Amino acid sequence: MLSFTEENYLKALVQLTIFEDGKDEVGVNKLASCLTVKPATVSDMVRKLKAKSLVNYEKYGKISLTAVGKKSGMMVIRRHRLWETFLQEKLDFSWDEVHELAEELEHIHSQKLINRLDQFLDFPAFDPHGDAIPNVDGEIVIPFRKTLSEAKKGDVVKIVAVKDNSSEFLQYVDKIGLVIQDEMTIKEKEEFDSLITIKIKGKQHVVSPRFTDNIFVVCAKCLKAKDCTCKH
Amino acid sequence: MLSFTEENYLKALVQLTIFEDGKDEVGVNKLASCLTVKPATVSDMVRKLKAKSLVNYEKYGKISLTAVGKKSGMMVIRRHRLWETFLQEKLDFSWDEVHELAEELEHIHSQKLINRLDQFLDFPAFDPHGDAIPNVDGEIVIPFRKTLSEAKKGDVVKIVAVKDNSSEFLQYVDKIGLVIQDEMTIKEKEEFDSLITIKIKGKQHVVSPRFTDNIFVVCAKCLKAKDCTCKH
DNA sequence: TCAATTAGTTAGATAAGGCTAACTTTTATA
DNA sequence: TATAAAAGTTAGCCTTATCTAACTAATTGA
Repeated sequence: MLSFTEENYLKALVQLTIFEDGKDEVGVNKLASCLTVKPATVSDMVRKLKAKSLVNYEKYGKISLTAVGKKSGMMVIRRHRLWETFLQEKLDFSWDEVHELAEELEHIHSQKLINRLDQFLDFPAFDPHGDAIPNVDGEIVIPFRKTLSEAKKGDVVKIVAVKDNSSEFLQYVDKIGLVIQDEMTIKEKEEFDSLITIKIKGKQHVVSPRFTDNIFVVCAKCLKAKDCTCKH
Repeated sequence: MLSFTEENYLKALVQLTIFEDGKDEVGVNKLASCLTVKPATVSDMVRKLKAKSLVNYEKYGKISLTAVGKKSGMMVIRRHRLWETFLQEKLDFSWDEVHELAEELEHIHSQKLINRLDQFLDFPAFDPHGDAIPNVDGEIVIPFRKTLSEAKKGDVVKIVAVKDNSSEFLQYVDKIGLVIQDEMTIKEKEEFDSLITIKIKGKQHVVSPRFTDNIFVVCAKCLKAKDCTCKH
C-alpha cells in the first residue's frame, strides 16, 4: 500500500502532467515547488517511486508516470473530489473550505468506501470547483475549456471550473459574485497590462491575470465541448 | 497538533482507564499489548506524552491521563464513533465493517467537520455497537450496564452494546441473530465451564465466555440505568 | 526474606521523509 | 563556444516511531 507521501507525489505528478496540456513529463524543481519540499528531497523520493515502477525516470532526466502510477494518482484525485463534493452537498461547507479537508480525507484507502460515497452522492460528474471526477477505473474526460485570459473582447463565455482551489482565490470569486455555470461578457481587454473588464449579472468588474488565468470557461455559443472548433 | 500515533496512545488510555471501571491508571505492558507495540516503545513514548502534559507518569510507575490528555483521547473516540455511525446509517456498511474504516477516519482533525457530521447524523447518542458518543466537549455518560456473563439464570436482559468490535466477533453475533436492543432470557448457566444457554426470538443458543464477556446488557426490568440498584 | 518472576528501562539500530551544503550536469546566452 | 546560470544529485544529518537485546526495579511467594 502506498504511503500518504507517495500518494501526494503521484497526485502532484498527475496535476503537472496529465492535467497540464502539452506536457507529459516534469522536472525535479517543478515537482518540488508543487509539493513545497526541496529538490533534494524529490530527487531521493523519485528514485524510490521508480523502484516501485510508479514513475519513469533517469538521472538528470524528466519525470513521468507509468500506467500504474497514473492510475494510483488518479484514484487519489477521485477520492479528493468525491470528498469535496460530499462536504459541500451534504455537510454544507462552502467551496473555499472543502479543499483543505479533502487533502486529509483523500488518503483514506478503502475502495469500497469511496465507491459507496460515489453512490451516496448519486455519481457526480464534477466536484464543487467544476473539475471532472475520475471514474472507478481512474479514467477521466477532461472537457474542452480555456482560461478566461484566452477569451477575446465581445466573447460571451460560461465559467465551468476554477484552476486555483485556495480559499483566498475562491473567496475573491465569491466576492465578485461568480458561480459555476454563470455566463459573462468580455467588455474590454487591455493588451498592455492584460486587465479584462467583464460583465456578470449586469455588473462590471475589472480583473487581472491573477484572476483570469485561474478561471476556466467555454464559449457560450459552442457548448458541445468536443465539437468546438471555434476560435472564441 | 497531535500525531496519528499520539492520538492512538491517548485513545487506548481512555479505553483502558476511563472506560474500564475501577481503574484510572494502567501499566506500560498493558498499554503496549493494547497498541500491539513493544513495552520499550511505550516506555519511550510515554515520556514524550508526559513532556506534553498529556499523561501523568513517573519512572516505574503507572500511567494516567491528565485532563487535557483525557479530552484529546475522548475527541478521538467521538470522531471514531460518529464516523462509524455515518458509515452504517448513510453508506449502508454492516456493523462488522465500520470499525476498521473508522480507525482511519478518526484522525481527520477538523472540529468543524466532526460537528457538521454530528448534525448531519442528527446528533446520535450511540454508535452502531451501542457505545455512547462523547459530546462536543468530550464528555460522555456511560450508562449502567453489565456483561452477559454477570447475568443469572432466569434473568431477562436487553443487549445494549458489544465490547469487542472485531469483525469476527460481530459476525458471530449476527449469526446468532442478535441485534442491539433485543431481549433474551438466560435459560441455563453452567458454573463449571461458564457456558450459558440463552433464548433469543424463540431460539436457544449455548454460548461461551468468549461471547458473554463481550456483550453488554441491562436487566429488562430496570431499564432506567441510573436508578438501577437491582442485582440482576 | 530472598530468589524468581514479572514489569519496566536504556542503548543502539532501522526506515521513512525531510533538511542543508557542497558538488555535478545541463542549458542558455553573450 | 565558453561560461554563467539553472537544474539536479549526493552526502551527511535530523526527527518520529518502531524494534531487539541487555539491563534494572518491583513484586510475589516459598
